[in-house]
Amino acid sequence: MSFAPTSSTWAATTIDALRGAGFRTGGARRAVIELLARQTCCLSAQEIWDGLRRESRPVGIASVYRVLEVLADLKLVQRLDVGGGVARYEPMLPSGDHHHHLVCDDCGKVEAFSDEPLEDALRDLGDQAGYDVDAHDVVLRGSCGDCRV
Amino acid sequence: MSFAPTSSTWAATTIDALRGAGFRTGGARRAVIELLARQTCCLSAQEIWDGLRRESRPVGIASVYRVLEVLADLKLVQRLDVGGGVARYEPMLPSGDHHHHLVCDDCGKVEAFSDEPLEDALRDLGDQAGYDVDAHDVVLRGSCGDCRV
DNA sequence: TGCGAAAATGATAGCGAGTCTCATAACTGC
DNA sequence: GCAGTTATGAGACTCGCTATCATTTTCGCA
Repeated sequence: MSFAPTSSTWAATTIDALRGAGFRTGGARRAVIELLARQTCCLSAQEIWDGLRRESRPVGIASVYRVLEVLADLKLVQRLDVGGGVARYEPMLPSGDHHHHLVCDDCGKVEAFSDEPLEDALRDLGDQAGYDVDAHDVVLRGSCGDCRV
Repeated sequence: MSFAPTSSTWAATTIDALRGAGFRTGGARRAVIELLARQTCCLSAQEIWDGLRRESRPVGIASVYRVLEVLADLKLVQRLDVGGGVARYEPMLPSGDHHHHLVCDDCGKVEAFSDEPLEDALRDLGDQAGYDVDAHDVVLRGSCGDCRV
């Protein structure tokens, strides 16, 4: 169980990828990307909006969603649902490394984990089913060590 | 890859479990349970509401959500997110058998699959992380055979 | 460096899933 | 049957997210 936190190069890579795809780079886009680059796990759009506002870099909520949509389409961020009707987003590293999530139903905490055998099993399954799988989410729910006491 | 469809005994078991937990059995509750029992894969609350309406068994949308909430709390149905901001529900069989989902991002189709090695891997992971896991969702996204042509 | 076309941004209205409230209807034990 | 309690349904409401559109910003090009 391990996960290398997002390096600061992700921001640069992402902005390059956007320009390569013909997008211009406005302030909102850069602000969202730079905030995401500093995170180690998933954030909701609201959390991103709050974070930017707290750093005195206010951005329209619509822009936050737009940036996230573009980034998700280009597979530069992963969008995932951990329940509660709120989508969460996190950087996708160019290395292809990624992780999945443990969600505590009691306190709402979200933790990351990664596991290579699990990835292998998932890859095989997609092939087997005739699907061209380009993303997979694994969410384990339960009570974390703290809440179970 | 296999999945035994929900048997009609699930409805009876579920109603018994509700009564055992001190709930009464009104018409809406029974209608939702009986409709769910006939499904082989997950349904959204709206689809359940539409289905009941189509069988001339109209039920308030609030009741549908209430029934689903109670059933999910008692672990008689599994609630899962396959994206799109809509929760889906499906019966949890007493045998403990369950399955996961392949979602086609193009046509929205949802298919079920199950895989024992995957279950083992997930069980091990939960233990390893110190979590008391009581549910897990695995969602593979991509293009299905039909859409990829 | 300055211009203009085209894209990005932000405020706000709109949409839809899901929840809350409360008066009414139905169930259950007696 | 009756009374007490629970379930139900209509509709108002919340909130995450999207669509719209006027304004601002970016960037190729002279």
